[in-house]
Amino acid sequence: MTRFVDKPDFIQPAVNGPSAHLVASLSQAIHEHRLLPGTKLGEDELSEIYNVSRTVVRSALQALSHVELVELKRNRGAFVSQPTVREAREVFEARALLEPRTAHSAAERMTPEDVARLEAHIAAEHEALAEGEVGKALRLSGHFHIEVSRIADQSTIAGFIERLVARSSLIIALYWKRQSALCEKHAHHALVDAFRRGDGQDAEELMKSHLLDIVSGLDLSETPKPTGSLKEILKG
Amino acid sequence: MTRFVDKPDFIQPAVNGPSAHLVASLSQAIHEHRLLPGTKLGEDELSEIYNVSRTVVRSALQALSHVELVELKRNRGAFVSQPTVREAREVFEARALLEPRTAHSAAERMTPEDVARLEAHIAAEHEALAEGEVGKALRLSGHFHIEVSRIADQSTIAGFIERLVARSSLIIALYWKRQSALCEKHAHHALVDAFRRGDGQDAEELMKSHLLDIVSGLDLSETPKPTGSLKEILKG
DNA sequence: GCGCACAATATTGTATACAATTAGGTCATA
DNA sequence: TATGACCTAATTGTATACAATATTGTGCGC
Repeated sequence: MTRFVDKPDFIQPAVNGPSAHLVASLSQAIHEHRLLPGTKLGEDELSEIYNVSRTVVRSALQALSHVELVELKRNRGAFVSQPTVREAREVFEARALLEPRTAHSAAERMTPEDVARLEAHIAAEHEALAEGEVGKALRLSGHFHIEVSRIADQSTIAGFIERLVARSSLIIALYWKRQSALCEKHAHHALVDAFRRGDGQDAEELMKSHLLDIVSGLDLSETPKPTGSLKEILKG
Repeated sequence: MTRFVDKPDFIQPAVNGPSAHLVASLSQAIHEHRLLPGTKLGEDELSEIYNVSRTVVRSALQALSHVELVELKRNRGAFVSQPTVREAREVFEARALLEPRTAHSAAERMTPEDVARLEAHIAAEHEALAEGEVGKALRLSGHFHIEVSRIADQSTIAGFIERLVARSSLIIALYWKRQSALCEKHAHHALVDAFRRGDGQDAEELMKSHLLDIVSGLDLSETPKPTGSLKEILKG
C-alpha cells in the first residue's frame, strides 16, 4: 500500500514541482485527520522528512496557508489551522449558498459516466470504512462534494467549494460530536439517485438538507476539543 | 500625493511583512489598470524597483498567484493573469450566486455608520473620476462591492467576493466595450438607498441587476484585446 | 536566402548561509 | 520561594550563491 499519496486528489493549485508533493501530502494528511488542528509544522522538521530544502518547505506552507489549511504566525511558524466556531458557521453558510445551486447545475449536466464515477467514489468510501480507514473515508466523503462541483462545470465555484470542503475537514476534526457518519452515506446515495434522474430540483433540495445535516452533527458554541499540544491550548 | 499605496485597501491575506508591501502595491496597480493582463513581472526587475531581495519578490508573486491576479509559469516567470472568456463568465456566475444574497444580509445588518462609509466611498469614486483618475475610480468601484460584503459580516464569503472582484478587474481590462461607467454610479447610489431603508429584498434585486448590467458591458465571445506583449498574443 | 543546430545569455528554481526574533532556562535578588 | 532580568538555544526571515531551464543570437549547411 502506498504510504502517503495514492492519487493527486485535489485540484492542483498551480504549485511548483517539488513543493506540490509536499502540499499534496500535507493536504491529504490533514484531510484524513492524521494531522490535527493546532499541530505545529516546523520547517526543519518537514525539510528532513521530505528531504528537501527549507525553501521548498516554505513555499508549500505558504501555499497551504493561502487555502487556509495552515496558519502562518510571523516568527512563530506554521500550524494546522484551528477554525473558530464563528468561522465554522461561516463556512457552512457559504456552502449553503454555493452547493445546492451547484448540485442543481450538476444534475442537469450529468452524464452516465459522471454518475458512474460518483458511484465508484461512494464505493471506495464504503470500502475504506469497511477496512477501518476512517481517515481515508472522511477524505473521500469530502471529495464527493468536490467531484459534484466539478461536474457542474464551473471551475471558479468548484475552487471555492474545494476550499470550503478542506476547511470543513478541520471543522469536523474540532467540533464533530456525532459518532457515526452513516447519514452521509445515505445522503450521498440519495444525491446520486437524483443525479441519475437528472432531477436538478431534487438534487438541490437534497444537498441543502445534507449540509444542514452535517451542521447538526457539529457541536458549535463550545470550546474546541483539546487537540493541539497542551502548551498551545493552555497558552491560548 | 503618495506614489503607490494610499491605503492598505484590500483584506490583507496574512502575508509577511516586506512582501505585503509588494502585494499591496502590485494589487493596486492591477486594480487600477496600470498593470495590464499579460504583463510580465520579472523577479530581478521587481527586486530592483522595490529594493528587496528576490526571495521576498517570489513570496509576493506566489501570494498574488494564489488570488489569481498573476499566473506563474514554471521556468517562465510571473505574468498578470489573462482570464479567458470562459473564466470571465464563470466569475460573474459566481458573483451572481454570492453577491445578491450577501447584499440582502448586508441591508439587514447595516448601521448608519456603514451607510455613511459607503456614501463616502462613492464620493471618493466620483472625485477620482472628476480628476481624471479613471484607474483609481475603477478600483474604488470594485472595492464598493467588497465593502458591502464585509458589512454582511461573513468574512469567508467576503474573501471569495474579494477574489472575484479582483478577477473582474482583469476581465474588465480585457473585455470592456462600453465607454462610460455612469450606470455604475447610479447603481451604487440606488444600492445605498436600499441599504439605508434596510430593504434587503430590494438590495438583493438591485445587486442582481447591477451585476447583469456589468456583464452586458462586456464583449465576451471575442478574442482578448491586444494587451500583453505581442509575442504572447500571437503565440496564443 | 532559409532552416536547423548549437552556443551564449538571461531568467527562474533551489540550496545554503547569515541575521533577526522568539522561546526557554538560569541566576540573582527581594 | 517567587519574580524579574538576562543569557542561551532554537526557529524563522532574508539575502546571496549556485544549478537548471528557457530564450535568444549566431553560424553552418543546404
